[in-house]
Amino acid sequence: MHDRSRLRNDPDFYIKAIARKRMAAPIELLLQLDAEWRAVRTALEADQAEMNRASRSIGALLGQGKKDEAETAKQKTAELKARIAVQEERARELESELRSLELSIPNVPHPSVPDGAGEQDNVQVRTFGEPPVFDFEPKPHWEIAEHLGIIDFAAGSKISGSGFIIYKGLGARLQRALIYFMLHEHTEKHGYTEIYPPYLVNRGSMTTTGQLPKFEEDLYVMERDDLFLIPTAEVPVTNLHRDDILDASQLPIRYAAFSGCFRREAGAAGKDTRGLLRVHQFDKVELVKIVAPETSYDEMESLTQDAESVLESLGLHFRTMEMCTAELSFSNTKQYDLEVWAPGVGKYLEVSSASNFEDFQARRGEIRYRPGPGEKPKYAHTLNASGVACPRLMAAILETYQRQDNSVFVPPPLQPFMGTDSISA
RNA sequence: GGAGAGAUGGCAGAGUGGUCUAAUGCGGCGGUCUUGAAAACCGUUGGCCGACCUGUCGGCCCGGGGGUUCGAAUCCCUCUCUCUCCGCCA
Repeated sequence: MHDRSRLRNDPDFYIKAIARKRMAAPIELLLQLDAEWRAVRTALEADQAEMNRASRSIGALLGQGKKDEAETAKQKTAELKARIAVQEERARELESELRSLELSIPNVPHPSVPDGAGEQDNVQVRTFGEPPVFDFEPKPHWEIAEHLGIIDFAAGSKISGSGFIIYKGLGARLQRALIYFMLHEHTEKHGYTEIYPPYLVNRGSMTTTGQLPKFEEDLYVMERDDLFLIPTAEVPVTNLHRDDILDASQLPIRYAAFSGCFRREAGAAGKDTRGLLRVHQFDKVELVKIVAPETSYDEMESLTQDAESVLESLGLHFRTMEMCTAELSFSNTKQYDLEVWAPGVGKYLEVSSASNFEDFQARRGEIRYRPGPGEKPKYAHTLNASGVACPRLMAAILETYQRQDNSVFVPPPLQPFMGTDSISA
């Protein structure tokens, strides 16, 4: 959501900036309704002021026992009352239309974001390590995992449907090790506070972070209760401070949260159907920051590095890509994706997406802070990054550390949790 | 799931139809006193929106929404949440 008065004063800025994202927004319509709304408000408030005066004087007359005069005064308010009712009704209609229009307008890209029309225009900002070299043909992770008996794809489909995974034995343990390792890195080394959030959230929470109202078809919905399964811990964690006015001394707030994540992946049918590349339920450690505006782009860099450090510690080759304008999401202004190399499938896999939302989510959720004593509250900036998503990370580990004899080396940071340095059949 | 009670400012807590423009206390902030601090005393104390003569005026906010009334924190309806008891349950 954007600042209404900035939209009024400089609509062209928003129209052009949103066009850079290859999106469109009904800004003229919004401004037209806004102008009508303000006119109605002004007239309404004048009438309300008059009604307040009239009521007070009726009270005074009754206090003096002047019943007849009070009755006469009451009659006179009828017309005013009717006019107020009509204006209130119109104002309510306009407010609800304005609200839904505002919620449907995307955030604007930061000026530093490279212009582009698609994936091919993303910019590589750095890489870590080198693709591993094999003296045999590296296998995709689903072959490795099935051979080792650590993932049962068929059972997942039987129990729930395609895109649901059963991890078994050392596979399940590897999953647990990754979660433990990542949480440990972020809480002990990077100063994040651990949060364990609910998996079901209400409509208001989904609206704050931007999944609603536009992307309901991507979510699993519990209709009876009007609750939604979270697609990422970003949703409950960002909403921790919904409707709060934080003290400046509390900022920056840094949270690390493990959760399951649930995505319908509507519209992605047929894409990346094999193995762990695209699943309906997955585990992830998510990093969320709530910060003062002047620090948010610095915080975004350190946030991205905190996510990168997970991949570095595991010795995986990856690249950090800056998304071009067309590849940004609805809610963010700037985005880095971390793509880890998976030699078996021969592709870079997106395991993390770091975003700055500036005050876009904060406005939707009324997340504010007071810059100093006696100062007016301001909207905070919110950011998040995966730190990182488990299934594709596991795919990259299995494929990177596979050996010709079908065993898989366990990278050193995971060995204490795994109790072994090798997974073999 | 059943029965009951409740939701008021940063916190505690009064207010049951008309100077409520929300008492009082605590806390916070400023000041007086003091070498300094404490105590005492004095003052002060939120959010949102609109209008324009940009400093003032006006409107809204007592859990959310709707209603009754000239007038609602107060009465009615409804939703949400909290607490107590009962039932069920990992």
